[in-house]
Amino acid sequence: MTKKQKVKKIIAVLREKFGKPECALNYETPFELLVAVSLSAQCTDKRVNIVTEEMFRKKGINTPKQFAEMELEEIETLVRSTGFYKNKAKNIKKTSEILLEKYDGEVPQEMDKLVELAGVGRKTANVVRGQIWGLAEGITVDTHVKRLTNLIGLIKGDNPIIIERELMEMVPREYWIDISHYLILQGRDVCVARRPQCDRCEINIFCNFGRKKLKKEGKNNS
DNA sequence: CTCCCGATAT
DNA sequence: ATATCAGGAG
Repeated sequence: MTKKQKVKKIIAVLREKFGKPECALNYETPFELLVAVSLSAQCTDKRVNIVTEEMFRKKGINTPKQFAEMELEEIETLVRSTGFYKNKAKNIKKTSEILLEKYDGEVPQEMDKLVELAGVGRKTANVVRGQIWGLAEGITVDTHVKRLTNLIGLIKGDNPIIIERELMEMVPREYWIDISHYLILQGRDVCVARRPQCDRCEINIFCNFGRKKLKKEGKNNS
């Protein structure tokens, strides 16, 4: 079976399991999503949602103007529990200033404009573009996508740019947005980093790691 | 490549 | 104690 064929089968199974996937981060505006994704670096979605709930909803701080006018230390306190809080606070403030100066406080759609914002890379830009406007110039590659594609045997290596390019070769374009959701959901539910639950994994027959592990444990699944 | 860094599961 | 969590910049 070619990798393209394998990908199609994996997508079919995961689509059946998860349906139309939704964003795990809570937001009400493009700017809120941009901030939420920025905060999600090396942090769980759950923790990000706790922080953004407090910041956006309870305190009502959710616009570029507000963040641009705030003291850096104040933003640091708000986002502290997500980790990397000094970088994240600085980036949110800087990005807010850029949005006000260049884009009238709105989040631009173009990839090249998004990645020029502070602390916004291809991954964050892909999430925002896909989630807000349904645009898929590329495929979101995060820690889960990286881990699962390597375990399954679709990808070798951990360079996110290369992973994205190779995935774009084997994933049909209409699934460029959903494939990341599927792999992330499966990655959090079943194929967790510490101890992948291969014996109850719906796609273990397509997975190099899963097949090997189950064979070793004498659980023949062929 | 290193650094940023708190919360949580194991 | 340690690995891991929707990464990005220098």
